[in-house]
Amino acid sequence: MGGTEKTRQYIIEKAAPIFNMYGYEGTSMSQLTQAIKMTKGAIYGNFRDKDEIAMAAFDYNVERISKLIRHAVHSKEDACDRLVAFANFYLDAFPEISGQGGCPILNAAVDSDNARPLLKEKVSKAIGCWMKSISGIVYNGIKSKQIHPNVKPEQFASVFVSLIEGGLMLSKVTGNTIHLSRNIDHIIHLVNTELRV
Amino acid sequence: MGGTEKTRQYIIEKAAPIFNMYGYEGTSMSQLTQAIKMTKGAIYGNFRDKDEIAMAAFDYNVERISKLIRHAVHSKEDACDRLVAFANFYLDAFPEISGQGGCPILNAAVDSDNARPLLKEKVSKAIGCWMKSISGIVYNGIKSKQIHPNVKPEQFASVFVSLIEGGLMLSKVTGNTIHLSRNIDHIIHLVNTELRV
DNA sequence: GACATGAAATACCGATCGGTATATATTCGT
DNA sequence: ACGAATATATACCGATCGGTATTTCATGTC
Repeated sequence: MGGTEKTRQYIIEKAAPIFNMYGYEGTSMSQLTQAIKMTKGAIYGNFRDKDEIAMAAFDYNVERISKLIRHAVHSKEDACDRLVAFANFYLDAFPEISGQGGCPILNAAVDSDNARPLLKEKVSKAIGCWMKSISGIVYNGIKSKQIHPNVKPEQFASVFVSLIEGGLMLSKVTGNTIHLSRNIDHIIHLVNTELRV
Repeated sequence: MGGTEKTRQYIIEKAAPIFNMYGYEGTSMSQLTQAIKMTKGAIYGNFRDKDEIAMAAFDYNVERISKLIRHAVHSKEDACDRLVAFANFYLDAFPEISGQGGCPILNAAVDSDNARPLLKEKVSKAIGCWMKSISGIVYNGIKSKQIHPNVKPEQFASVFVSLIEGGLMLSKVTGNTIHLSRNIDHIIHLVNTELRV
């Protein structure tokens, strides 16, 4: 396992969209060599096996989106504004997310099931982290009296995440952003009628 | 393409859960021969290629769930009761759906993307059909004065389908039914507070 | 009971799969 | 500038992939 950290990162960067587009089984090493522009020998000098690349690619894909979200969310102060910014981010980012194969969490969730327990565990953790960031905003909003105290943060987080994932999937497969758009409208409606004090 | 219709149906029946669990690329012909208990020669005597089996398997999986839903929904008369029964069906059916690899529509949506346009088209049609059955119930409810006339049927359908698909995915990958349960609670809440007159 | 018909089983195809042993560049300390 | 170490490329491995040509078997007819 030689390899500079730089080349490892380069390989991950190039492999990540391929895995996200074609899935684990649907991505072959020869496909990767083409995208990475390195030979198999070189790649296997930096990674133990295909699995290790796929795992690193998943982490990379998740972290990439997470960074963009953090940026969008941290531009707002109010808890409700943050939730709305969080939701709107996906509408803005839809073309790029869709073009890169869809939401990596949803893809990996479906891809990993029934065959890839290690990736499944990673997905489960990533979802937990995502849900926590939503429910955390709600908790803080309640504490700072911006959100009604009887709102259940985890309940809201489940609904929020599902509307985003479901909307992304529906819009991607039908080629029509209307579904995602409707779901985000619903989230904003919820924020304004049931969360905001 | 010899083969009785009976054996074709038998093959589809056995292949359907395999494709749903492992995906198109993740399912090999040798895996299928084991599940079907027939040799490759026999299977290829009944189907042109792997694709044709996968397509038929998708149709079978969708039709199978659709039948169960129709039964659950038609047991109710009132539009709002029908929507609640529709949602609750997924909670009841979760163990079985999860055990057979998850929702076939979601799986195929992720699986087909970026590589299988014919299946993608089938998925898009199935989603359209599903959405129509939801919005149709809402339309009828409005006409029969059981649902507020200002409710937007398509908007509700997008939210409904996304909450179900998202909830199924979250609950399957985390191994915790709470997410699906919360989403269905939200649907019921919506029906009772915003739809029912 | 010989024979035609069609379905299932056997045996095999070239291609590609993930992975590795070895050879060749390249980099770097001295 | 030279040798050691490390990174990449080449060439190859057995296994498995989807698919097919051929053989065997079952069935119903006369």
